[in-house]
Parts: sequence; structure tokens; C-alpha cells
Amino acid sequence: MADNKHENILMAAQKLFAERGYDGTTVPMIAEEARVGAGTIYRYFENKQMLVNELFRGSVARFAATLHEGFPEQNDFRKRFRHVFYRLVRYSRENPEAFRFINAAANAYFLDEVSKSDFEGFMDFIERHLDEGKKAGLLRGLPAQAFIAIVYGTVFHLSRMFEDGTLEPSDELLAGIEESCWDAVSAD
Amino acid sequence: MADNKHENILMAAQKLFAERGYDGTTVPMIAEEARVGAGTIYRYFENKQMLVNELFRGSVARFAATLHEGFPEQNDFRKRFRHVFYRLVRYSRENPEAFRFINAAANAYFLDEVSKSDFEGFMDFIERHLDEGKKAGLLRGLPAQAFIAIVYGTVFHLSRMFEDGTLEPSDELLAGIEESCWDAVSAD
Amino acid sequence: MADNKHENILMAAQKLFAERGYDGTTVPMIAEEARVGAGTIYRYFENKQMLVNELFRGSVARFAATLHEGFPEQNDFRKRFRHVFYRLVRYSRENPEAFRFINAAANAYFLDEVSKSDFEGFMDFIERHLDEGKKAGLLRGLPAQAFIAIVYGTVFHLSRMFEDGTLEPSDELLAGIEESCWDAVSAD
Amino acid sequence: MADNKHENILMAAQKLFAERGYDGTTVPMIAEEARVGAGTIYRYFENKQMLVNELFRGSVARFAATLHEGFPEQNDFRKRFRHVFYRLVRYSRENPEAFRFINAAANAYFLDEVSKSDFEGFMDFIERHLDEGKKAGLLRGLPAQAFIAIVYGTVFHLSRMFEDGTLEPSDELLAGIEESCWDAVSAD
DNA sequence: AATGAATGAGGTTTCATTCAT
DNA sequence: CATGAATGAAACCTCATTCAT
Repeated sequence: MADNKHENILMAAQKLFAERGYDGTTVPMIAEEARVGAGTIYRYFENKQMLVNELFRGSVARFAATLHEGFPEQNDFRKRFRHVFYRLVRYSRENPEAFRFINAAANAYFLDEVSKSDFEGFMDFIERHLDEGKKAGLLRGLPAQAFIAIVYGTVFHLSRMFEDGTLEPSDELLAGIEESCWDAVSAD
Repeated sequence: MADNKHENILMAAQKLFAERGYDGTTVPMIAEEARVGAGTIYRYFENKQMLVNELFRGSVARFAATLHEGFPEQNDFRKRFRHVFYRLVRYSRENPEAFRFINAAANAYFLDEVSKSDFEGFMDFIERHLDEGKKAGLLRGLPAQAFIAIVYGTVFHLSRMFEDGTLEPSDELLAGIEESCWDAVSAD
Repeated sequence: MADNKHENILMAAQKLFAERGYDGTTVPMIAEEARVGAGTIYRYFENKQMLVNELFRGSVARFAATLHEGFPEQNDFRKRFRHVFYRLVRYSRENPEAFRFINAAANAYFLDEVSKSDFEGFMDFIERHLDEGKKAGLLRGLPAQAFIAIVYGTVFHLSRMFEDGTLEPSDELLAGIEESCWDAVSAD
Repeated sequence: MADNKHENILMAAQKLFAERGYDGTTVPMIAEEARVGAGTIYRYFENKQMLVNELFRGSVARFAATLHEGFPEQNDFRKRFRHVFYRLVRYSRENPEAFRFINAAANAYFLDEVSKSDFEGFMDFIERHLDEGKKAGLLRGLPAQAFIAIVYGTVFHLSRMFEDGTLEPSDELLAGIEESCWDAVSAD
């Protein structure tokens, strides 16, 4: 266990913010979870709000990286769609707390403008990707945002179910849902 | 404006909890929004936690009523599916704060067991409805929960977009999305 | 004992700031001295800094009122000088804590601009008064500020001595010192 | 700049205590100003209170030395009075921070008994000097303490004015004020 | 000897709750 | 009934002090 306090604090905050929200999480709670003194947190973060913003931006950046990494070079839209779907699922499953936190915090009053625009930039990537599919005539005559609602909304809810045990994840299930989502957005 | 303080307080709390979350909302904030004294809140609710639970249960009950009301008697699954979809959308659009609050609060640490089981009961209705479609062989070979993720998740995300103006609602758009969802879950 | 909490808090703060300075005085100390809960102080003052500034301005205003009240109408400079001297002494003796506080806090970093300019306005009155004496040829060829140093400085130090018992005040003593000050500033 | 940390710390503390008071100055502030680590301060001083006391005593000792040095041997009271006045002024001008700190800290709750009695001893020297003048019949029929109020109080206030630029020091001005003070205390 | 990261006691401030009016 | 002034526990944050390096 490398004694990286900065990272420990962020991970502790991640967990607690996901469980109890920003205002429901106290700094001493974070300190205890991170196994540091409460004052130590203020050596690494200016205040609680800076901490939550730094955490949010880091999580969004890793989320974006997950999505971008391995994004198919050739313009095979079906392949790209599948990539995006599986990467959304992968991030939500490998970082369930981060994923839950990002979605709960997006647009929250404690986020600063940089954080909000970082998140928008992330969503824009998905939107641009779907727009390509529309231009190629592969998708229905709905706004790209509607497709986001379907795909992202589905993954979001799925992640909740995986987390609380309502649903057990399996390759088969995910393949089925990916196909469902594709059928929901593809033309004809 | 009838001077129904009990109701005013609940509506004020609804609005604020939706905007700032449970812990980010103070009792004096609720009092000001409801145009009552802070002490008055304690004549109608034992404490803040009881208030949030009563609010949650009321919202879930109205949500359930919206869904049940007009549920097609005859066993026409396609019609019933459409009913459920449109009623989810109707509730989310007519009570955006309540809808946002319900989804943010579901499973939150401040809910008591009664509230949690009320919400589960509500979800069970949707699940049972989808199970019928499966039994009738009209839906794909996926768990009913997966369909919930798709439909409910889509409506949830859609509602967010309507609220923040990312997407403009229209009959045509909703019809298109309803069809998408149906295509996502129906067999063939 | 009228239960004027606002006033009680100001008086408690006055006493403690005079004894221990602004930073050496804690809000709970003020609360205890004022016989109120710590939180109550924040119903009357936005924060500690607003409290110290309101206190300062009130004290300066009463100091100025003491000086202005009964200021001789006729332009008899000697009489006016005596008036100013005795009123400085009166305020410092009737409000030793306020006087000590004003002198310690003038120019302090926790005072806002309004407070500082209030104090300057007060000092300006004394300066204008002395300037009249200079114009009338009754005072020495020194800047009015030098006279302030002599008169105000003397009264300030005198007040300290009265407070800590180093010197016992008496009419005779004050008359003697007033004469000394006059001899220090008057021409010839 | 010799690397005398002990001295650097004292000088840094001097400056900061003069500007912000004892409680308004933090140990890290002193460390930064002295260009040492915060922990280093505790190698040279037991704690903050010991530091402030040591500083106070050193400043008072240098103040006393300034006054004693060159004190006229022959019993020429007028000369001695002038010496004292000019040495008070000299110290206050050459060590404005120390002078301001001494006067603000005298009697403060954080000074220990040794520090307080050191300061009293210093004041006693001035008092004894003035008593001689009284015995020689050269001064008015006022207590020596009253003369201290006049002379020390004047110099104290003058120093404030020099520091904040309200008054510009000059040989002529000082000569004039010294004469004023003498006229304030001398018989006839 | 010197440092500065780490800490927890204690500072300022907020807020759920009570209660006299 | 309704209120909002009052409160103290607990929140956020600071800082004197310690101690491993």
C-alpha cells in the first residue's frame, strides 16, 4: 500500500460522495475513510469544494480516456457504436462509484464552470459520434440527444442495477442489451 | 392560493431537494420557500428526515397512480407498453422536480424501510407488466430488469434533457422514442 | 437588566477586544461574557469581522458625539481647546474599554474602509479645530498634527495609567495637565 | 546576510506582531518571513509564547540601552530631558516595529511576569529621571507619571504619524516638539 | 541541525430543533 | 396554531506543535 495520501483522500471522497452525496459527506468522514487526520485534507485541497471539483474532473477525464482509447479508426459506424456502448459499460462496472458520482454531480451547484464544461466536452464526443451515424443514414430521424438518452440512460440504469444486485451482469446479457440499443437507434 | 401549509411545505421541500439534494437543503430554506416560519415545519413533520420520507412516499404514490390510471384493461401488450411509456413521460414532465427527486433519493441513506419498499413496489408493477410481455412471447430473451433499464433509463435521461433545455419535447419526438424503446425490447 | 442581546454582545466584545485584542478573543468567549449561545451572535452580526467593525464605528460615533456636544459656539479658542481636552478625557474615563479599543484597532487589518474613514473624519474634526487656533495666531509654528500628537497622545497615555492604577485621576491633576498641554501648543 | 536564524526569526516576528498583533500572526507566517521551516522555530524557542516574551524583553532591553547610552553625566536636568526625548524619538524611528510592538504588547495577557517587570523597570528609569527634575524645582507640581504621559504619549503618537505618513519628520519639527514638551512640564 | 508533512485541538460558522410569545 | 429568536452540536477550516526524514 503506497502511502499516497492525495490519492487516498480522493478515493475516500469518491466512495462517500457516491454513497451519501456531497453535503451528506463530512470532511471528518473522508479523513477517517482515508486514514488521515482531518487537517491533512487541507494540505492537499484548498477546501471541500475544490476537492469535489478536482475529483469530478479526474473522474470525467478517466471516463473520457476509457471511451477514446481503442476507438475504431476505420469509419465503421456499427463497430464504433458497439465500442462506445461497451466502454460506457466498462467504466461504469470498473468504477461504479465514480460513475454514480459523475452522474449525480453533473450540473450540481457545487461544481465550478471548468468542471461543468469538462463534462459537456465529454458528452459532446458521444454526440458527435452519433451525428456521424445520422449523416451516414444509419440512424433514425431523431436528434442525436435522443440517442444519448437511450444509450446513456440505459447504461446508467443498468449500472445501478448491477450495483444493488437487482441484475447480474454477464457477457450474454450485455450483448443482448447492446443489440437492443442498436435496434432502438438504427434506421429500419 | 389556499393556505394549505402542509402542502406548501412539501412542495417547497420538493423543489429544493430536487435542486440541492437533501443535505444541501436547510430547514430554514424550506420554510422561506414555503412562506412559513421555520418552527411551523415541526408542527407538520416530526423532523427533517420524516419530512423527506413523507415527501418521497407521496411522490411515489402519485407516480404509481399516474401509471395505474387508465392502464388498458384488455390484455393488449403493445397498448399497455405504450401506456406505461407515456405515463412515465407524463409524470416526469408534469412533475419534473418530483421525478428528479424520486430518482436521486431512491436508495438514499435517509430513506426508511417503508419508503424503500414503496419504491420497490412501484418498480415491481413495471416489472410484472414486462414479465407478461415476455410470457406472451412478445419480448426478447432478456430479464425484465433489462427492459426496465432501457425504458426507465431512457425516460430518466430524457427528463434531464427536457429540464436543462438540451432537448425540446414534441409529440413527434416522443412518438419516435417510444417506437425506439419498443424496438429495443420487442422480439424479432 | 433589559434583555438587549445585541447590546450585550457588543459590550462583551468591547470588553474582551480591549483586554485581549481581536484575534485573541474567540466568539465563544464573547458569547459567554454576553450570556448568550455562540450561535446567537450570528443572528445579530454577519460574522466576527462585521461585529468588530460595527463595534468600532459605534464607539467612534459616540466618541465624536462626546466631542461635538457642547462645543463652544463663540469663537473663543482657549475655551474650545479646554473643551476638547476635557471631552477626550471624559470619554476615555467613562468608556475606558471603548477608548482603549478604538486606539488599538485604528488602522488594524480587520477594519473595513468605512470604519477607517469614520475614524479619520473624527480626527479631522480635531485637526480643523487646531487649525483655527493656528490661523488666529494663538498656536506655535508647528503642524496641527504635531499638536494632535501632544494632546491626544497625552490623553491616551493618561488613560492607560488611570486604568492600570499607575495614576489616580483628580480634578486638580486634570487641570494641571490641561494647562501643560496648552502651554505645549500655545505661542510664546 | 549572516545566516543567523535565531535573529531572523525574531526580526520576522517583530515585523508581523507589529502589523497584525500576536494572535493575528501564525507561526508559519513567521517561518516564511524568516525564510526558515516552521519546525525550525521550535529549535530556537520553546513555543510561540516564549518567542514573544523573548522578543519583548530583547526589544525593551535595546530600548533601555538606547536611553541609557550617552545619558549626560553632569546633573544638567534640561540636557538630560532633551537626551531622553531625543532617544525616545530615535528608538521609535530606528525601530518603528519594535516600538509599536512594545507599546501594543505592554500589559498584554501573553506576557509573563519577567517581561512585565522588565518593562516597568524601563519606565522606572524615566520616572526617576523626572523625579530628579521635580526635586530640583524645575518641574511643575504634577506627579512624575503625568510628565511621562505627556512626553511618552507624545512620542508614541508622533511615531504612529511618522509611520503612516501623516506627518513628515524633520529636525526642525522635532526641535519644536521637544520644546513644546519641555514647556508642558517645566515650572513657570 | 533543519525541514515541512501531518495532526488534532480548537477556532469560526451553520443549522436542526425547541420554546416562549 | 404559528412564529422566529435562541441554542448547542457539529460542520468546515486553521494552526501550534510534533516528528520522521
